[in-house]
Amino acid sequence: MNHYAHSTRLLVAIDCIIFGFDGEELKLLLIKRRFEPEKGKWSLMGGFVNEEEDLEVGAERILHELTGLHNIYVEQLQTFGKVDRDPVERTLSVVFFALINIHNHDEESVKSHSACWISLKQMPKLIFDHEKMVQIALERLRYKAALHPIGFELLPQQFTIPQLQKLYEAIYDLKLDRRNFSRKILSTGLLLDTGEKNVNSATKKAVLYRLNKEKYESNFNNFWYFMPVTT
Amino acid sequence: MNHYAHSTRLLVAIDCIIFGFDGEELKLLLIKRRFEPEKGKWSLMGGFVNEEEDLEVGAERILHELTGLHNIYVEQLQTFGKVDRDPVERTLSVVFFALINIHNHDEESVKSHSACWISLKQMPKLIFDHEKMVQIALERLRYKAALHPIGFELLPQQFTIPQLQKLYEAIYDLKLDRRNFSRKILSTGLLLDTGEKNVNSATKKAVLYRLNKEKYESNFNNFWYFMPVTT
DNA sequence: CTATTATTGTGTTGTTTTGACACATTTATA
DNA sequence: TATAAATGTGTCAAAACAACACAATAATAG
Repeated sequence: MNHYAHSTRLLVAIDCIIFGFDGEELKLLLIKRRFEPEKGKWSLMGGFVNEEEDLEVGAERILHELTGLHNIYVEQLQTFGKVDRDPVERTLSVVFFALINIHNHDEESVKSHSACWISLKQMPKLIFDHEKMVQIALERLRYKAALHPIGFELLPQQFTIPQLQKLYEAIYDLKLDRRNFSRKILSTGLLLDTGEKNVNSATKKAVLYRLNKEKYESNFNNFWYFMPVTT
Repeated sequence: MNHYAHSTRLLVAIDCIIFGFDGEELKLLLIKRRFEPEKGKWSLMGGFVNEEEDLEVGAERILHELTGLHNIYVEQLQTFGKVDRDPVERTLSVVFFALINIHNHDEESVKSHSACWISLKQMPKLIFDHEKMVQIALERLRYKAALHPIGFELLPQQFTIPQLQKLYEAIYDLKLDRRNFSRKILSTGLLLDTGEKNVNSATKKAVLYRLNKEKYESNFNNFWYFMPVTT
C-alpha cells in the first residue's frame, strides 16, 4: 500500500549566505568549518534540517545561532542537489540568503564559530559548491536590489543618501551619478527626513533619513527601477 | 568520525508546474493522482528524486514522462518543506516550473496519466500544498514575463503580434493597448518578419514573426520592461 | 458587386522620465 | 581666511510613454 516505502531518503542541509555592508564594501559572513571533511576550510554557515522543523524555521535557527539575531531579512535562494556535491554522502542543500546590518550581530557567537566578515572582492576558496551558491546569491541580490528596496535591510535605521548610494555602488561595483541617484531615491517616497544630520562626516554633514516603513512594506513588490539601464 | 551519521534523511519529491497557452487562456497540465493517499484527486505531476540523479535531471525525467518532450524551458521555483505537508511521511518537494507549447506534447502519454490542460480560471482543488505552489509559480511567471522574453516559450515557432499580446493579456488578466504593445515589442528587436501571414484570421491577416534566437539568448537576462506600469 | 464589420498596421501628440552636467552651500583643516 | 571635499539643488535636451486617430485588409452580408 505505501507507495513511498521504496524511495530513497536523503540528507538535507540548510546553508545561509549572509550579506552585510560596512559603508564601503559588500561582505559575507563566513565560518571555518568545524568538522570533517574539509575541517578548517572556509564555508557558509549551515546545518542539517531537523526532523520536526520547517525549512524557514531551520534557516532562522541557523542564522540565530551564528548572529544572535531574529527577524532578519531571509529569502529562499534555491536548492542545490548535484549527486556528488558532498563527498561523504549525497546531501541536498536548501540555500537561503539573508541581509543584515553588519553592526547588529552578537560578536560572541560570531567569534565562537570562527566566523569573519569577508569582502566579496577577497573571497577565499570555499568548500563543496559554496562558491557557486555565493555567485547565484550575488546575482539574485543584484537582480532584486535593482527592482525592490531591499538595500535598506543592509543599512542602519538612520542613513544618508550618499551612504545609500555607496551601498548600491558596492552591490553593482560601479559608480552612479550623485544627483540623478538622489532624485530617483527621493521620488520613491521611501525616505523620511529625520531632521538630523550625520555628525561623522568630515565635510558638509548630510541629512539623515529613515525608511518609510509603511510604504516599504505595502509597496515592496512594486517594480521600482532603482538602477539606471546605462552608466 | 562521521558528523553526518545522526541526522535525519528525508523523502524528496520533485513537482512540476507546466504552463501552456491555447491562444485564449493560460492553462496548467494537471494529473489525476494514481496512488494513495488522495488517489484520484487533481495534482501536479511529480515523482521522487532518484538516488543517482541530479535535481534538474529528475525534473526533466518527470516532464518527459508526462509530455514526451525534451529541452523545454524549466526553472527551479523553490522547495516546499513544511513538516506536515504530506500526511504519510515528511517529504520535501523541490518545485520546478516549465513553459511549453501546448500543441507539442505527446497525447498518448498525457492520456495514460489521466492528465488534462486546465484553465487557471477553472482550477480544481489540488492535493497537499499544490495550490500554493501554483500560486507562487504564477507570481513568478508574471514577474519574469514582465522583465524577460519568456512568453515566447509558450507560443508556436511562428506567431503574430496580436497572438503575443493575447498571451500577455492572459498572463496578467488585463487588456493592453494594441498600438503601444506593438511598438514596444518591435522595438526590442526580438521579432523577425517571416514574410508570411496568418491564414487562419477571419479578417485582415496579421504578419507572422519568429523569434530572433540569437538576440533572445544573448540578451535574455537584460531587463526589458514588457509590461506598462499603469493600465 | 458594394457596403459593412472586425481586425491589423502605422502615425501623432503632449507629458513624464531620464541622463548629463553646472552651480551654490557646508564644514573641517591648512 | 582660504582651500578642499562633500552635499544639496537646478537646468536642459533627448528619450520613452500613454492616449488616441486614421488608414488598410479581408471575410461576409445584402
